[in-house]
Amino acid sequence: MQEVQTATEQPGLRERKRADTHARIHQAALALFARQGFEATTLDDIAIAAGVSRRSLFHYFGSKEDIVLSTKAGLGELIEAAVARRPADEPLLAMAEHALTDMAGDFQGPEARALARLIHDTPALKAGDHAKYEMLEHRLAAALAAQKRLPPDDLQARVVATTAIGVLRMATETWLASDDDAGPEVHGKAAFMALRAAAKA
Amino acid sequence: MQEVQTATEQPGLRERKRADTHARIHQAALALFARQGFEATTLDDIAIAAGVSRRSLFHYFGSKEDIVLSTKAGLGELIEAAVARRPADEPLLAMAEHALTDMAGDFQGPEARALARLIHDTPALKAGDHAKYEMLEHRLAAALAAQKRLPPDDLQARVVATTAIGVLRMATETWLASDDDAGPEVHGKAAFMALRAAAKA
DNA sequence: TTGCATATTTGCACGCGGTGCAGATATGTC
DNA sequence: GACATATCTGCACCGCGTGCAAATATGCAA
Repeated sequence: MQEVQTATEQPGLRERKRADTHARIHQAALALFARQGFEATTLDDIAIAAGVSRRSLFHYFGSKEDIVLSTKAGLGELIEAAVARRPADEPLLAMAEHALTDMAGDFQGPEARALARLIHDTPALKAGDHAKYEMLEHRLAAALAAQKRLPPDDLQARVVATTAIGVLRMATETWLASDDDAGPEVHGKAAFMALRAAAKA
Repeated sequence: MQEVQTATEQPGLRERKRADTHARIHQAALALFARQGFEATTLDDIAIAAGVSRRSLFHYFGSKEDIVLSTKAGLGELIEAAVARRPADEPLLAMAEHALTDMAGDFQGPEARALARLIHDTPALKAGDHAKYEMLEHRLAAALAAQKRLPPDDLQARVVATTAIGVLRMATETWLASDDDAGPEVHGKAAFMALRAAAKA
């Protein structure tokens, strides 16, 4: 019952096995999705491939979609951290832009594109993805307001957050459609420039 | 076999019955959703209340969510029409703003609020709603580009469309949260003003 | 009116995702 | 080794959604 221990200790067999199983399910599922598509893959397929019972899948993931979408789970914290690193006197829109471009670099690997394509091509996943973006919007709005010491529901902060996340979504889509090797942040920068130009006119 | 008839003729018994049944299902479903919630209402409940078989529901609506979400179906056309009415020399952002506020007036009644709340409070509906917003984004971007004689994938048009739809979404949310009787367009106007101010800084 | 082509409705069987429950099994601890 | 606890599993069940074929209703022409 003594829980007074540091976070750097050894995880113990239980947690290690749990992490293993989690990863095994995740990996097996993504492989199957990539090969035969999301809808065509049943939970039984995944369970068998991962070596667990179908029932156990729900002890690790809330739903079939969640197996894919949980990959992006840490994004909220990343954005908040990136905002907290910005100087407080920076204008709102620039703050949002720089926080996002800072963060974008951390979140891309060789598999990112395949994952993004899977989500983009699967309506059910796309819908869930949008829900995550909305979460991001709210967290970004709150983070921006906090960093600039504005009230938490400040209208400008919310509008800027909505706009910035919209640009992020758009840049991701453009990046996915393009076949060059440029990262999403390049497209994001261009989009922000276009937005400023449009607002000036 | 002679289909050479005007559009102002009588619909015939078949189409009339079909429209009737469609409306009856829609109405019965919304009543049940309002009373006991979306998830707690089964398709059997709706079928019985509407006096049809469960199987027939799918001849009128693609899915359970669709019964609710199809209410907003005509929005795309409304937006395109509103954009087409704007002067071609109007700046992009103003064009989007005015098109949306023009349209907003047409799309609110006493039930609009209840419907919006149902969607807002039901995760499954909210996800589907976001998908519709994305459709709107693309149609708005294309309409703006066409009206200003830009290429269909023009970056500025897309960014402005994404931003404007984001503002629309935000304004709807604010309107839903507020208890005053002001229409959504008031909140939309304020949001656009805040956006311009933020972009100027 | 009768008869025929076509559209609509219905019932049935089935697959799949998701949940509650209870027993079996594994882990951590004394 | 014994006990408390966390995890895994199988089972039964519900609800949404679909394919199919039979039954029913409508439109139309003779």
